[in-house]
Amino acid sequence: MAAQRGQRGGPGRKSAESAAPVGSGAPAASEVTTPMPAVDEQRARSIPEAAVARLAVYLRVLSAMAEQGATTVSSEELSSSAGVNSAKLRKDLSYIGSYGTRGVGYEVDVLVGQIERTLGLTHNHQVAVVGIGNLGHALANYGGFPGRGFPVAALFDVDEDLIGVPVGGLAVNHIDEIPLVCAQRGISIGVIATPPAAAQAVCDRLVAGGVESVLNFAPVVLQVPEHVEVRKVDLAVELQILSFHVARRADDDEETEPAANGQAKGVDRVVIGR
Amino acid sequence: MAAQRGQRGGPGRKSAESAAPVGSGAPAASEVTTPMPAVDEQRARSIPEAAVARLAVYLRVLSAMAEQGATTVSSEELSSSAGVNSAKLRKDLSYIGSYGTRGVGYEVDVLVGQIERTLGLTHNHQVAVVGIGNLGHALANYGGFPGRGFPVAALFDVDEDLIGVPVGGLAVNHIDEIPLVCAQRGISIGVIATPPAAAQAVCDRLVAGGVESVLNFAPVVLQVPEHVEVRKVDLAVELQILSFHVARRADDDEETEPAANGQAKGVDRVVIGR
DNA sequence: ACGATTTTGTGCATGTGTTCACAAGTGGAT
DNA sequence: ATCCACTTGTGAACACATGCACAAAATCGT
Repeated sequence: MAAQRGQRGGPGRKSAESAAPVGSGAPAASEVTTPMPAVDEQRARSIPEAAVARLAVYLRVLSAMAEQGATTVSSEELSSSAGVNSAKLRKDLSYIGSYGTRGVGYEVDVLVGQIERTLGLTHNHQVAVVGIGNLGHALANYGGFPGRGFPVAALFDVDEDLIGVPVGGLAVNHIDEIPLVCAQRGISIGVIATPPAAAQAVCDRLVAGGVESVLNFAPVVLQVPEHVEVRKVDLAVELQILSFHVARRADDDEETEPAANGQAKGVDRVVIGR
Repeated sequence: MAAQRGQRGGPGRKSAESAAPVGSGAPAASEVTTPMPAVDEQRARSIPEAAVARLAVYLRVLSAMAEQGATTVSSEELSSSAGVNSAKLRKDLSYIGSYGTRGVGYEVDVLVGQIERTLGLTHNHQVAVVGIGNLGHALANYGGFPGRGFPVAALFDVDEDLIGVPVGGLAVNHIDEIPLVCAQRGISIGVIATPPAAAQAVCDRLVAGGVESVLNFAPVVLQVPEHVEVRKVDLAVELQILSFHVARRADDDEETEPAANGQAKGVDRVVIGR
């Protein structure tokens, strides 16, 4: 198998793309020998990945509702505001426990509290932003990051001219200092906003600094040790997906059109269905 | 159910969150009273949503390989570089046709061409960025947008001081002009980078201007007509998901604490040296 | 006190996506 | 010409996610 080039991928490394932290997680040991003790423990593990993402959304909607003075909310209300099916919402909430009252609904405060606890938002997570370019600058200035609880505690870049310059009230450090600074400041989440070529090296340094969660904006598949969690946000991919839907729509229209003479269009078989 | 407040949700509107353009699916006929006899079975078309996202990744990897002079590639090579299982890669590729040669692999050029065609990248998609704040500014300056094929052709903001000011070589227009300008310039993708409160109004204007694909960075669930596609990128949600995993890990450790004679499970602590 | 009404929580069926495993082509060696 | 090593393409098993439908609580009205 011609390695096509020193493809990175050392031992114990996994590649991460598309934010699918499938992890190695043992297939949910359903039959745990535990009789039925803690109502808390063992919860987290069994929550479907997809549900976790939605919980974050529910939390935002709930916070907004709380601000407007709502004290209770039904699954119907909450689900429609969150843009999901009410049954799905109830099932999602059931993963974190039963905090609703039949015939009444959910108490907003309680729900907010439980979701925050589940998502581990009860304490802050120091964030480091690497790559103070356009995007990095924007991120650093977000100020505490949306939703709070994620204070930006470190900034890094290679550009010597930026070192020491305060961005959003925080001085920029050189990327060589990543391991040291991250360890010192207890950074738990690293955000990579560098050019693709630098991403892997930066990621390695973050990991060396003890960071176990990375949010990657660079269009590269990062190679990381098993225990590191990577989520990815890829502008190009998002746009291309939208492009795909535009194209699909166009195809549909064309197809439905009555005319269509010779139709020598090279399109072979994008149309899978039958 | 009390609409909680003028919760937008007019007729023919759907809510969109979590970048799950479920658009297709069956829920479309929820209102229609067609319980028994499935009207159209023809709607089966389309490539799995998840596969589309991966195709975009394969495309990037392939482009990089092509630049390095590779002419053919095996599913094994490509999949490992893309961070996926090789079987999944082959299945994904099979959705767009059979362009591989057994015993040999895929011709890079051909594959690139076919994926581009499938994703509708054979022609440009004009992009409009609304909200020229930190993020919008960064997006506008991305210059043609990553991967090219997505030229930024219009910029909008409410701030009078910004109107007319050139950002990334393009003058900013007022958001009231969105419908007109979008129609004139044939914008096909709208990017919302405004504060949450303004997002829905902006989205409505984009739709009025004929935009059918929206990339939303604002933390809100947008309500859009059936035919509009929405993808969402939510910083806060991403961070919270990471937070969840950090918390889960912490719980696990705590849980495993009593026992385990130093014999950890997987490959922990891997030396980054490559 | 009790039934009508509301809304949660969940078992089950359905659907979608992932992985396995292998037959079927392909090129090169003999 | 035949065999062999290799790699694709895909049927089928499996795993996960979604949505339905309804019994189980809880409240309210009479």
